[in-house]
Amino acid sequence: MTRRFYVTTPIYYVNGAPHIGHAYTSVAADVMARFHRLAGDEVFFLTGTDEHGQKVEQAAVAAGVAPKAFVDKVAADFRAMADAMDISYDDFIRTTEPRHIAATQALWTRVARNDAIYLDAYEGWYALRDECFYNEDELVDGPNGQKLAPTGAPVEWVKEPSYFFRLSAFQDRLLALYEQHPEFLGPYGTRNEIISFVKSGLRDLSVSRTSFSWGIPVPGDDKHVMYVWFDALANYLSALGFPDEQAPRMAFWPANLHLVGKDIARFHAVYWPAFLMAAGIELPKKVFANGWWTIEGQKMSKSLGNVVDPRALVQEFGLDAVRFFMLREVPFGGDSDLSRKALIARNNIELANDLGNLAQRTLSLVARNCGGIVPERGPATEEDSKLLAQVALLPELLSAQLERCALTDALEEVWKTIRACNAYIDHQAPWALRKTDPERMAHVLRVLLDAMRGIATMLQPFMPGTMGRMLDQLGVAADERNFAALEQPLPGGRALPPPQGLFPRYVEAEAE
RNA sequence: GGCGGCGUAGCUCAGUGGUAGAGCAGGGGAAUCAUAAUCCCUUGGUCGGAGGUUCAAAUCCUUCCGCCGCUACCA
Repeated sequence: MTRRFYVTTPIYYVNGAPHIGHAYTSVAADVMARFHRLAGDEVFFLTGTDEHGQKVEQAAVAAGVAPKAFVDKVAADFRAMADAMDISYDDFIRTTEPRHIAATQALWTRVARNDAIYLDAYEGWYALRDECFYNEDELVDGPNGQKLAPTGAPVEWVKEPSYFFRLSAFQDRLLALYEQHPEFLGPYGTRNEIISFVKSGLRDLSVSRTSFSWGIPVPGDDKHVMYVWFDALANYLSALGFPDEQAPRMAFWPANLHLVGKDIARFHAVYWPAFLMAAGIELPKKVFANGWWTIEGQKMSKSLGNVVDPRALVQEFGLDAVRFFMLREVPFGGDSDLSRKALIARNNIELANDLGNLAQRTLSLVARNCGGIVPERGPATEEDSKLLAQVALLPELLSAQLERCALTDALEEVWKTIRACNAYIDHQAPWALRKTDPERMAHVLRVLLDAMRGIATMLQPFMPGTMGRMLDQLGVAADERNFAALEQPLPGGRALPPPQGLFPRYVEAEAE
């Protein structure tokens, strides 16, 4: 039976340019998608852009262009970044596409039909000049005791007609969801925060606006556009062809994993399941929130001018070194720091020294002493069996780690094995066996080739380009690179191409 | 203020009742196939402070100190 796996990134808000945080979530989702493909699952991997809302409208005005022209440009940039990072998305959805608009209106209609949406009025402190509402506690006192927005704009108490979603009615069902399915929401800290938030009491949610028009019209009431989160969250369904239950992709619902940044965990873990409950639609299996990146120890912000475009890093260090660094450095669900020093250290120690050099030393021994031909397997010694058993365990170990979104721990498992290979080659010393026992030397090298094939196969989701080249050098054919193929040893006698370095060491230019 | 998380070797972190761990960094040694990479051994911690429960606590409880997050519709 083929299992289906549906994984999503958030759809990124086109308010600003793509940065390392977006790239990180996308790369993590990409690893999940690629891993499941190699495991033989049928995969659908969705990413895209969130293009409605007042902020986008304002940004377009500020840029002096029509909203559509504005979002076309920024969405294209997000897509270009996904391509630059080698994100293997199956579809890229934009919330301004007709298919999304139709699906979102259908979802709204279904929720409304189940009596979970009603018309009332949204009240609050409104600043005409800023065209937005402020919370009571954000206001400051002006000279005449007048209330002012933090921007200094005068505010007035206004009522605006708005549709509301009966979020309050779903409190108990949401708490039951978190309780009965502890795996639904992670990591642990985020889960606690969300539960505590829901327990503190939910108010109904305003889900439409009349104060701007850059959004999806509410079905049957064109004066309103939908609140951006109703619009945005619906993308996970609209890309599947919702509401057409017969659409081929609808079989991927419910989603297996929504990967999100921790700032939007609440929208995915509270509002989204509530919308779906209201619509009578099955819930996603898991929402997992990742942390933030700091840059050289500092928070990333426009005002500090330290916003990192991952493409600049790729330019300098290479795509796979950057992908590897992001996945290796971030502790499970936590925040992480991006520093030049750390990136270079990971690249040089783990990629160049541990893995790249292992491949290079093994392959050049095969090239020189075995005529570049894959030796037959020989009788296995205890050490041989031990190493190969460790490799054989990797698919199972990584599968378990990815199940809990522990990408860092998954890589650690592989690196333990890589270190074991380096220990093995030193202890067996094939360069010495060359003179004393050439047959055993060939067997040792064969063990290493098999071990490296397993390692490279497992690392493909993390570093697709470089591991592809490593498998080329190991003589592994294109259809022999999935997890199931590992059961079948390569036939001996295959000719290998001349070895070439995989990961160059990075040497920082000396500052005088 | 309320709720929650974190505080373990120089650094990044793992470890939720049973004689303190990994990687990196530091020190010593071996090897020389290899991208001067690798391998072996090793220095180093009163597990934030104090008190308590227990035969036994980094691990449970109390309290204090420090850092961080959440506390809703502005992605």
